[in-house]
Amino acid sequence: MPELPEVEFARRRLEAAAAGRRIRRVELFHPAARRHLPPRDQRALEGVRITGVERRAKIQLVHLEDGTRLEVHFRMTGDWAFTGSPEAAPLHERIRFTLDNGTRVHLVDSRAFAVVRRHAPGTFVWPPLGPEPLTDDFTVEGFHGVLAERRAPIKPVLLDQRVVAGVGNIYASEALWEARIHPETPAAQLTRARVQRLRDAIRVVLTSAPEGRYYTTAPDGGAPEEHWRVYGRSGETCRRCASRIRDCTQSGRRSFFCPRCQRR
DNA sequence: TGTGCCCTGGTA
DNA sequence: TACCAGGGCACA
Repeated sequence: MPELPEVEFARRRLEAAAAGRRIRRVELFHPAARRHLPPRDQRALEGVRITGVERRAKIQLVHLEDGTRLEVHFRMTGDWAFTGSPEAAPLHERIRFTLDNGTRVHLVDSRAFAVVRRHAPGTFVWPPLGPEPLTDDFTVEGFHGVLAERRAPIKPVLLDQRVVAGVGNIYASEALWEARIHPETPAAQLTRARVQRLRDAIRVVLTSAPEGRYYTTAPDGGAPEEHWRVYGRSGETCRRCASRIRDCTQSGRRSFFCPRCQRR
């Protein structure tokens, strides 16, 4: 599942391939794609030059020369693939942008949850988003202040993009393990010291995330799933204290934690 | 605050 | 064959 590091990686690849290029043709291959990008919007994109690609949280925003913005959210399984015209299209292709140099940019998305939407010039507004976790805007004071107003358990609060932008289900569990905080701890009950630990832990797990598509490689060269400390490891031993990792469901999402070294 | 929905590949 | 996973949103 693409989270912030993967989306940033995707943004850089898209910008490298498409900035300065004109969109020659847009093709849609799935009804879900047509729902968000109706034929009129599809046609309006053709012939327009891409000037750059921006990112906030897990949203990529493609800037077009005429002021149009193309909003892209990969959701669960989306990603970019790039080919030249004689090559076969990738599996699960949902949208294809053919550029004026012949490069084909494919939105591949096995579950077809990804959203690509056109915004006419001057109409795009960012949704309410918290600070980017890897910037100086993500301060302990600000984070502590926001959490102090939330009585809900910390794990689902971390998934709220208004609290901190770009943390998803995997890294929320990973960061709480790193910070030794139980996922069911009410957010408002966290002391400043624990909030600081959590902020630092979010930065650690995001910066040590395996870079690439769908975690095809882990930083240590091992299988990608071996990179996670708790995510998906129910029943296995905690790497810190050797207790059994447990899981629970919070707001419909799986959480993984060590019942011994993650305290409420 | 919780639930269901959108989807489909992978697994039990 | 049934069920699960998950981001974000609508809805109760």
